[in-house]
Amino acid sequence: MPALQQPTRRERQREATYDEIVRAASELLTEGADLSLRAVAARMGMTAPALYRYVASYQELVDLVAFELDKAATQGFVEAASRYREDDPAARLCAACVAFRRWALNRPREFSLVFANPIGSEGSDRRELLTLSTSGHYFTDLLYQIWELYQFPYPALDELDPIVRDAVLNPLIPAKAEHIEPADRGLLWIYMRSWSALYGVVTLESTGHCDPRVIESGALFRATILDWLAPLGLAAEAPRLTKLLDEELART
Amino acid sequence: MPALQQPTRRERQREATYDEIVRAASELLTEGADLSLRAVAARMGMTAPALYRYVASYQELVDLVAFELDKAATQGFVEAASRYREDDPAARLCAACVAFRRWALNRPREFSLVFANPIGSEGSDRRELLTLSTSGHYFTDLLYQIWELYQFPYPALDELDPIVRDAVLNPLIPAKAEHIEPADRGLLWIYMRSWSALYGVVTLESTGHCDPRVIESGALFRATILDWLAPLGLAAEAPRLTKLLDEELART
DNA sequence: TCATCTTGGTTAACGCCGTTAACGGTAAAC
DNA sequence: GTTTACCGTTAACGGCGTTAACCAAGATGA
Repeated sequence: MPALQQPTRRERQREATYDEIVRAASELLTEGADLSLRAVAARMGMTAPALYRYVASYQELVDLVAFELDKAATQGFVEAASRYREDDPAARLCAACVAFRRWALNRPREFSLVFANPIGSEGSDRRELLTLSTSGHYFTDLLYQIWELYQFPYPALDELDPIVRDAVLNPLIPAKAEHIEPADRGLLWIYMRSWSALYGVVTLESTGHCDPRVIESGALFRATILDWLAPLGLAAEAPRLTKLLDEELART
Repeated sequence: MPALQQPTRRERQREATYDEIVRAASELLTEGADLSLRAVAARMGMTAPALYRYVASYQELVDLVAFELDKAATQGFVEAASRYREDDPAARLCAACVAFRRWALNRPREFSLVFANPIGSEGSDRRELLTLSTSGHYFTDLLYQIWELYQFPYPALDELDPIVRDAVLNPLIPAKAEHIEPADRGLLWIYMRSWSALYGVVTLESTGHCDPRVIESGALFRATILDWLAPLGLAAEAPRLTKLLDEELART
């Protein structure tokens, strides 16, 4: 019995149904309707109880589509970043941040599903995947690349709050950390801090708890990003990255 | 006909009913039940349709209780701040921020109702009150007092993005701004930026999109606040305020 | 004082929702 | 070829927001 079985017919069909569930749910959201088991089922030509063969509850459905929406959105961030050279992670990060913000502003419902959805304590097989959220991984990876290139300072392990030290040594949070040396795990603290800053402005803007004119101008977001250039060792790059950021913000 | 009529009997009764609605809704929330027209009505000994004499829709009920929850929470912030001298607005701000965070962590459902609830475009008579949210007013006021005392720098009007300039000259956002000279309205930009930072960490922590150990340690929140001392002219006060912040965070 | 109108409540009903139970057909497994 | 597991169905329950029709009583004005 080989370690990697080829998926049986049933398994393939089941996987296809999961895909269709996500597709139907995404369509509902983009159409402005709200997400419900019954609506998803109806769109698939099924009855609502049938969905219980695939998800154990409504919340699990939400978690499933949230995970997939995050994955799809991250694909968009990757594309935005890929317009810059592979050896220019700073530019790529700026582009990805702007793409993240644009997504949050254009699809506030999807954004809040993924990022404002209160996190449950535990969950199903699929739910666990959420702790390794795609976008989280991508942003940590970009940050790591920037560090490799610019060698910005980060706290040593013994400078960290002991609890935080545990957290960076054995992270629960979405972060691509396995390949970071334990001694370098202070980097994750920088990641958490910058992620918190990015998450903050974008959530503020996406939920509209902010003067609409300020959102439209992008000034708050811009200022927040610019403030983070120096801590990431990008002070010397500031003029170039500012220009780049403004161009990215100006894109339709 | 005098400008200020004393309220008629009916008006008083109506106002009392509004209070009872808010009270019933708050009770439901603190009990962990979720907010619904029917549940609120039942708790008041009424039937659901009767509530439509007071709010036009479920969303309006939510907005109403959100406004009152914000008001009540702000009362808590004021109390936390009032343990420090009136001529020490920096200490008061620190205490208020910690109180704000504590409230967000202890009552995540209420917090998300007030601060993660997507803002509607327009609304009813009562809804308009939301643009002058109590907590927003209180925090701007504290910031203004700090400025009066420490005279930290703020951008001149012509340094601001023109759109932002409009926004600070004629603010839509909760802020106690009428008493701030137009030339000094750059202060509001500082307010927006620091509010964004505070809102960011606290929302991140309250929704749980963060390693639970980091939340428990308070390190992310602490670091965010400390970063904002310098821009507010409080660099010289940093040791004192750091100590104060740690004491406040340590309070049960 | 009596007729009128407004206010604040009722009951009944509609169409959604998540969820459960009982059942059946069909494809895989032995 | 029989058995079993999977995947769908229908029926039903209780709860939700919301509307319509109705009614009692308090305020209003001739």
